[in-house]
Amino acid sequence: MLNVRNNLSIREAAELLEEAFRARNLVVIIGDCRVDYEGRASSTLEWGERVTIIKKDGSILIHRPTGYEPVNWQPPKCVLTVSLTDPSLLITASRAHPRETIVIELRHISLAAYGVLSDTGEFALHVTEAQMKQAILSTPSLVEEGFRPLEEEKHVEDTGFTDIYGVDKAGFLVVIEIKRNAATKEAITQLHGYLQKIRKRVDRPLRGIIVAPDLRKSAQPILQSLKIEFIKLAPEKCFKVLKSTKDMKLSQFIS
Amino acid sequence: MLNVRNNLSIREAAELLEEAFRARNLVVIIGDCRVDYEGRASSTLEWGERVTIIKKDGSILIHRPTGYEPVNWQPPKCVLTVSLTDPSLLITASRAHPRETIVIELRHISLAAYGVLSDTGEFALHVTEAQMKQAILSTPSLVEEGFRPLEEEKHVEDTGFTDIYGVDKAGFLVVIEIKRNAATKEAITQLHGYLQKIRKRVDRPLRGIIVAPDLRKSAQPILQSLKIEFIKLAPEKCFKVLKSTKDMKLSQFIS
DNA sequence: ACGTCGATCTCGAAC
DNA sequence: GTTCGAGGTCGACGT
Repeated sequence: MLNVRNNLSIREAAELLEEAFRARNLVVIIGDCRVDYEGRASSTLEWGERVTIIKKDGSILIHRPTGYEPVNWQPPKCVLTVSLTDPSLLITASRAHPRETIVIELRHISLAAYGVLSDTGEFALHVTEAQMKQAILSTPSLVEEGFRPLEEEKHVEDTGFTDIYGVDKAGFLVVIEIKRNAATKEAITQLHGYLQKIRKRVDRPLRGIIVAPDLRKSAQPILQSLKIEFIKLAPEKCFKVLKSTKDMKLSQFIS
Repeated sequence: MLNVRNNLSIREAAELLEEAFRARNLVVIIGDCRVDYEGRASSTLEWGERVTIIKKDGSILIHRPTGYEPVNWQPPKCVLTVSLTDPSLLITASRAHPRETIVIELRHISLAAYGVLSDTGEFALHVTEAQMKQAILSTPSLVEEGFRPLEEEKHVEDTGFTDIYGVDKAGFLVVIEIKRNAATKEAITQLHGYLQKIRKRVDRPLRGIIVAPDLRKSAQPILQSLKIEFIKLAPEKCFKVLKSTKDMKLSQFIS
């Protein structure tokens, strides 16, 4: 299902691309091109050899020989057109919101590959912040011995929500904010905001705990002065906990 | 300088990739693969046909048939290895800081293209935040009549810098923060932080001005309570000013 | 090395 | 539709 053409003429390429775009194929082009972009900003890229990927959803990526990021691109939902402007070839890709256009001018094409890729494989990202939360809910001792979560989420007026709300061994209220990366001072002030809102209504001792794999240096002072606690928890540990609890559930089915 | 191979065997591909990695070629592979990632997070991607780009700087992109973003990737400076694990082929890409690894398992390769791309063309991006700043420095009246910039950058302790620091018509100090997009409440608090730091040292009236094409609704209340001003300025206007001042300079040379 | 900030950020969810 | 926050953000710049 993949067609590959090598060192083809501009005229051939134009026909081929027209057909590929119409059939909503994926297209990979390696060749000598220049690129103009006009939209939220504008840019020009002078002649050089690059890899261009055009996808069936109308997204475009133009990659130079180095760097993770595309030098020019267009997100999905572009309208594609091809035109022959001997001795070169223009590909234009426009989208409506915001109004943006890319024009790729090709004067030599080393490779054109096009076809339909079959990709139904599932993608799973593990150990997100949500999964750290899940891990703590399933194994509250990850935070501290005797901690009991109360509700999954406690809405605090209209300004976001806390991650976990619970009670400690001594019966004190606990509000936990989870961060998957090192906690910043923004995280501290965010939690502090929640705590203050709750203190206005509830006249009981209230502990605020940041759970994160690490604490930024800049967050240390504000943590202390706001009397918020920090508990270290690595995502990897959550991953293990989740895996073992999942295995538990699985083994329950099997046995 | 571009080699293209079609429907090649796994064994052939392994040899070819080894050579290509050693020669620091750019490599484009289209084929049936699965991908494991382990690092700051971890992920698995089951079997499917994707486009993989491996660059000479050790960056990797794995693209599904839809979407702007790569499903898996690795930034530059990865160490690449190939190994034959009949009937499939493993490409591993590891980087050190942070410690992260991608393993790509290929079981069918529709296309392998590899070679050295020659790309020296200049890339120029117009109407960035830096250019808005340039425009204001060259034409301070874009902010308000009588405004005079003092220094390009005023370092505020160790926490960043203001965009422009100056004096208004009445002699009051002015601190300007430029945003290329609609100003968020983060922008307001950022500027407020600078202002507070400066007020600790300088006992003079101090105006804080956000210059941006627009103001987010959520930024309005905090803007007012922190007594920060907002001045509307479109990036396009800055671009025109820059062009005209450039033309001025050019005409001075010509005449 | 770490921290901060911009980006044609992109993406998704909530409103 | 707009607004808002998160990202394996990346990349650049300063300390």
